[in-house]
Amino acid sequence: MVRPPCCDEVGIKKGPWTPEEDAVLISYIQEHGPRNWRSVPIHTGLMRCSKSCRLRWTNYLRPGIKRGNFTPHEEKMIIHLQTLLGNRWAAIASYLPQRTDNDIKNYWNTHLKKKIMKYRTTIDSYMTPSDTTTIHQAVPSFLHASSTYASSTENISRLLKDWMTPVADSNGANGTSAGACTGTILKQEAQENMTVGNNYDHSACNVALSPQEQLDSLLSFEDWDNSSADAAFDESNQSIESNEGSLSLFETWLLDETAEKMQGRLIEDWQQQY
DNA sequence: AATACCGACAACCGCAATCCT
DNA sequence: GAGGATTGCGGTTGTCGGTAT
Repeated sequence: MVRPPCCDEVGIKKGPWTPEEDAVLISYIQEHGPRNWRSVPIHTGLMRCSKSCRLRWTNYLRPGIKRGNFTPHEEKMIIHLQTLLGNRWAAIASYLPQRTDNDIKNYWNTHLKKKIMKYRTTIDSYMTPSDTTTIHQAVPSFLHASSTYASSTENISRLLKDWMTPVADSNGANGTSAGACTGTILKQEAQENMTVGNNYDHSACNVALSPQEQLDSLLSFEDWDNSSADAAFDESNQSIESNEGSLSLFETWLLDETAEKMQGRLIEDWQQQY
């Protein structure tokens, strides 16, 4: 393994990017496209290593990135996918095309993980040990969320006038593998989880369904659609706001028979499909 | 008002995978 | 096929702003 030489060079700047640096980077990528990162600092004069330039572009400057304000539906998806895939943030992010893996990872670490821990603790206090085991093994589906995540940083991709590409096409257009293979990744992840194995094959990206379609099928969200879920969220919000100490609707849902059926259905669908 | 503490998020680091010559 | 270069990924750390003391 050879590290990019520029990372060790004296004079390489670290820390937060300035708007001026962003503008330079954006301008260069507009002209040359998001590739050959090694040449970026050389040709732009940026005192950043190639890796830093790539990360800055990928996570913040790239067009079509949505930042902050995770919706309840997005939270649901993240939680489901994290349960299915583990900490495979890139794979998870590929199902939320407007979100970056870094953003999702941060959101998970700072919000969702704590939230789940809190709910589990609460559930534990209400349930017998055998009950909680069952619940903990189930997919910890949708959580009430009044997201406090708010970024003060504006998406500088607004600077990219007339260069926006449809989100759905951006992965392929940019030639990155992250989004292109997601269907296969999830499919194989599922297989790996069911059997034994490890490495997935990026070359086998040839699935009929779009990643979103596969996910919808996988999670059977049509039976638990956005409207009902959102309504539940609203109720949950009210419940929590009005009675902080009481059992939230989320917890109720977790313990509910209907939810139990849905969890079973989810697993069955998953097994059937893969 | 000053300081300590904490949470959120941006950025970095190291490794692995993939690409290219 | 080998080896170097490039890119992707996940874990971790650093920084900054808000809040508590």
